[in-house]
Amino acid sequence: MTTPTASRRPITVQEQEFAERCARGRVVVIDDDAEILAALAALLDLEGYACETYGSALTYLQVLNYNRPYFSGPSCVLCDVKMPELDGLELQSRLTELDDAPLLLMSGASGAQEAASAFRAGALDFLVKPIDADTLLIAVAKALATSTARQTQRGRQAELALRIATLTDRERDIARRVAQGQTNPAIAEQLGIALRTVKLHRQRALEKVGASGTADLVRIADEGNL
Amino acid sequence: MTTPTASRRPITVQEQEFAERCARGRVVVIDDDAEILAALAALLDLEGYACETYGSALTYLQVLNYNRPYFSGPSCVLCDVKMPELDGLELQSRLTELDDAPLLLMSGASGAQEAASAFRAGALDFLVKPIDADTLLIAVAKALATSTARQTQRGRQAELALRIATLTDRERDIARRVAQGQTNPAIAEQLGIALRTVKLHRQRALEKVGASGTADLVRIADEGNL
DNA sequence: TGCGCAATTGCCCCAAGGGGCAATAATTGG
DNA sequence: CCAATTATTGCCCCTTGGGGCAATTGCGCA
Repeated sequence: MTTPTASRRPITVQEQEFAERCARGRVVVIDDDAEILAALAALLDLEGYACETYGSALTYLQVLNYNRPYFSGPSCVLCDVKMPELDGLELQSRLTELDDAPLLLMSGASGAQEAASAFRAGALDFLVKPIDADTLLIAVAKALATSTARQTQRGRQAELALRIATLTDRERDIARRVAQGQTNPAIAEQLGIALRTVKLHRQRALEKVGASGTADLVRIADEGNL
Repeated sequence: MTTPTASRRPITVQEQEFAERCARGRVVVIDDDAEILAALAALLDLEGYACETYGSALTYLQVLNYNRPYFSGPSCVLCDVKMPELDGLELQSRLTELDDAPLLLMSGASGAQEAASAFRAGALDFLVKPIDADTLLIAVAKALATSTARQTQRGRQAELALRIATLTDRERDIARRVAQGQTNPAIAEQLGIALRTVKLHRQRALEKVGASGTADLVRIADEGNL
């Protein structure tokens, strides 16, 4: 751990505001039309969101690949469907792998088929240009809410997975059986080991996963795919 | 219980086939165009689904109101959006109350806006006329799968709710606390009652909800909103 | 080859869970 | 007012769960 030699200056007003925007939500806007891009960004900025703009989906994906330690707050992607290299649907699938940001697709005067495809592909909403400001903001708000929900969910999953990973095979096995409702003596018999041993592993497992009791363990086992 | 005096005849071939179709899935088709209605019904029949047709959404809703003990197998509704009295979106909301059948909306050459609205309103898919047979069948299959999933979920919920309903207030209260991981002595102290009493209620609660042990109770409590 | 970790086990002790038996209140629908 | 239901409690007994202490094995890794 090398501490940066310089810079322990006070936090600037700009940084303060930026932080607040990030907490409110980040919106990634992708459109090959610079004007639209600017207009959308302006609107979103005005609403207090942190806004990033890209001229093509590819550009964004590249940035995503480098910048892996992704954004910690809620975020969503607002993207035009008819892109040259990579269309919205393609982006959706790639996005699912890299980030779990909800996708809002938009398009100028397109048919119902396109919209339906977008939804089938997992887009959260489909906005038709010219986009009404209110409609956009509602959609964005919903997308960010979805993002928050996903992150919460994933966060819990990940946390539990981490804890469970610290268990030894034996401990995991016994924890599973306990969560299934088996008693210590029963487990001991099934595994052909001493009761005392089962107790030991059970105890260790409980403290390793941070369960305060058996009830807790059951929930952790269920939620954490033990 | 009055047993029907007559009819204990063998099951006919027609009934046999009908039963099979029902098990495969029921599709309710609603469209004001009789030709389309017939065509869709023919296709669905051919695929082995049990198919009902209605000329308007209102008609179907009326039938639904009378025929409350609804269909037991998977089912979905395939409905045209531009109806005179009741449009697809309206139907969606009413449908949610009465039945939990997934809704597939269809429309002739409409815009992306309509499709987007349909999805926002909770439609499972949006099909554009003329409808491709494969597309239709895929959508129907997906809808029926969704229906099955919902029914399974609701079924379990309902079953647990029934069991929980048999608990007395005291038993429910204590069951809740047990599910939270509190020990009998702790509960006894908090409620200001004797340990023996807590044990008794706990025991009763366990057998009433059909839990084989504490682990089971925790799951039942979580899934059944105890 | 010695150390650290994981798995095991025996002994002992105490707290908590599960239940049988019997009895007392309190509430409530007939 | 009687009977059924629900709530309570005391006593006693046995099984489980939770842990301290100490000792023994194997097994990779430095």
